[in-house]
Amino acid sequence: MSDLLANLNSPQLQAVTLPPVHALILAGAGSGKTRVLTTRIAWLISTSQVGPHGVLAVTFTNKASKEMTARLSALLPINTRGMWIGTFHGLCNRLLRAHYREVGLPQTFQILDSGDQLSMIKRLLKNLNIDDEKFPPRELCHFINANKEQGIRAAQAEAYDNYTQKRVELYAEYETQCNREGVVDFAELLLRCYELLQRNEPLRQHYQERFRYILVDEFQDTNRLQYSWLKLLAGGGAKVFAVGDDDQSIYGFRGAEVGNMRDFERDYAGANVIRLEQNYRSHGNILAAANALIKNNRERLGKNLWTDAGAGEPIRAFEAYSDIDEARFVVDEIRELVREGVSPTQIAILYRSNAQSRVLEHELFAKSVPYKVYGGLRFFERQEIKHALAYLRLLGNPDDDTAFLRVVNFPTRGIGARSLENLQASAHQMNSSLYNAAASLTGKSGQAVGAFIRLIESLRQETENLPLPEMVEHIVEKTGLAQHYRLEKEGQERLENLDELINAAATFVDAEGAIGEGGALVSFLTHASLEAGEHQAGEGDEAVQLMSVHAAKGLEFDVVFVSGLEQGLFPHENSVNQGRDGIEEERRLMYVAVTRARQRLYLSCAQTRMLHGQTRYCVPSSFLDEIPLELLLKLNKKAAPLVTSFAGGYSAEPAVGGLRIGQTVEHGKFGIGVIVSTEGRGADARVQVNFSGNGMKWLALEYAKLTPV
DNA sequence: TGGGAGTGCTTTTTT
DNA sequence: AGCACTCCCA
Repeated sequence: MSDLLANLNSPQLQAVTLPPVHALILAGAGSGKTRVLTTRIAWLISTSQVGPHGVLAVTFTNKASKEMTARLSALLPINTRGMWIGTFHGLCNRLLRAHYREVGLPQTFQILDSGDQLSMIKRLLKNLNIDDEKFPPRELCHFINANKEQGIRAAQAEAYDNYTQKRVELYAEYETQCNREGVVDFAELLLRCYELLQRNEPLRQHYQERFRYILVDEFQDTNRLQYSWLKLLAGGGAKVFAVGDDDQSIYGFRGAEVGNMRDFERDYAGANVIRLEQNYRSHGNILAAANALIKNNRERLGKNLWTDAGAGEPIRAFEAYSDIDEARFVVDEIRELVREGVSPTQIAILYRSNAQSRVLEHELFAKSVPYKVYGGLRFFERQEIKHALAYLRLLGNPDDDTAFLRVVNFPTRGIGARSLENLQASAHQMNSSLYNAAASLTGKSGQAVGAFIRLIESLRQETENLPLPEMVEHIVEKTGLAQHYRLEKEGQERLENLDELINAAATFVDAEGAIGEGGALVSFLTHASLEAGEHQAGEGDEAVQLMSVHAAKGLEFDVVFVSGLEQGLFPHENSVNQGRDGIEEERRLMYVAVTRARQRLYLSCAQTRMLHGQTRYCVPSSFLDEIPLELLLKLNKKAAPLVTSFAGGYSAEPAVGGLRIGQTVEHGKFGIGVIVSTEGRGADARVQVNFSGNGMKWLALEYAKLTPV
């Protein structure tokens, strides 16, 4: 036990050994957050304050939950298997499977991933003859998810205008369709679970009494529904231990509410608030930069990171002529670092948007520097894998229209758009699934569809008693999927992925051993939806790591390059347009980027950048101005700025006449350009624009017609 | 049915 | 620029 608590600093120790009380742990970057969380659980169990049975630990990602489980088994001589440690979605899935009857779901209910959800919505719009220009599927999808994440059903959604009224109706249609097919989307897992606990008192009491200690990781990322879910489960006297960092909340755009941290103190009376402010990761200058940045945000819970590691190296800043020039600089520095003995795996290049990786990759490739890009297409989202899974889904649940449509004519078997239209019409009429309606189709197309149904039926019989991996193999072969990719020019990789799917099934069966409700197939399909396959890529051997800043959260490297620090890119234009909240989230993102570095941090920007096929003239990011000059070492050899360096406080509100510095505008005669500076107000306002092709021009706003691009 | 041409979009991302 | 999606013709 003394082992367990050894080497904890005083606030860490205090947090770990808190008596049974609610607690909010404000854990700064690199302050040992995960360690505190796992040690707290281990301490509670090893001092017999609670059994493994009475602990509920929630994370956001599978990676985090796996890490927690692994650390826990290292700390405690217990089997962590039966413990309730998992992601919000994973745990809700577990509850719903256990009580599928009470929530009105088939035992074998399937989980729609975002892609499935979107295609379902598109299909719905088509069937209802709705103009998808007026109701863009993506927007509708977001509308539905946002409502669910607030705990709002279609029946409760308020509509202030006709447009929203229609969207609410479509939301209702979507709900109906999901129920008819027996499928749930990600948000539905949570909402349905929440409603179950709310409605069913004996069940609620059962779980409330069972979980005595509830621990939440990355609390700043919880949305409203998740917060309510936790509150409901804690309603029976359980103690909640929430760990988070409001300064690292970077998922507001998908519904995370930092406000939950504030509400926590209100809703959990007498909650202990403990700050973990000692950083064990970064050198002093890096932390100083991070602190200087983040103090520009308002509405913080307040926290100042410190380290006793010493100031370390200055932060290196570089302003390149172009994105290509920037890439060249980054890669040259990396080569030098590697020559000096730094491991490439300890070097990361971060960027705001994934599209930026292209130039960097190009340069890395040209100079033969091994690299690994994170954040591409994930395994279970590849088309060939989704095809194979769709066949499997159809075996498990013929009513799954999404799966049906995905493979009914893939590989092609003469079932064209026409036949499918007929089929969908009759399914709609019969109020049944496509699979069911297929029997009623007559004529030539009926035959083709009939053949498909017979294929599925015979596959079901043939695979009934096969172990999962063989079942997958059988499907891949007998449906013609494998043959199709064998004949395709570029099909080799896809074939390999299908083989990998068979392996994945074998691994899954080995690892899982006992299979939960509904058998191996359903468990495997659930696994595929809930864990789309970690970012791809194994531990890159000796490769430089490339990823978006979002993807870097939670990671750390000896050397970090933050590239593309330009106004409009980082902070991103779209966020800047969202006002103060937007810019503050961008700043937190910058804070996350900076705090990834242990020893050396590079910040770079470019004066011109190819974006959307056009050269854009850029102004250095306002975030660069927020870092004290004395921390910076400017590496530019020659100073010949195309654009005068950004001076004067940037403000989120428009500068003059609705135009801002850094904004791209179009002029009738001079074409596209970037606003470099402004002067005067009202009728006297003038802006200086750097036109691509026509150079720098001063224009009076009263006369020149500039339209934002 | 399937491929080629034309069109439009493009921040971040987990589950 | 690059990709996904649609449309139209062989």
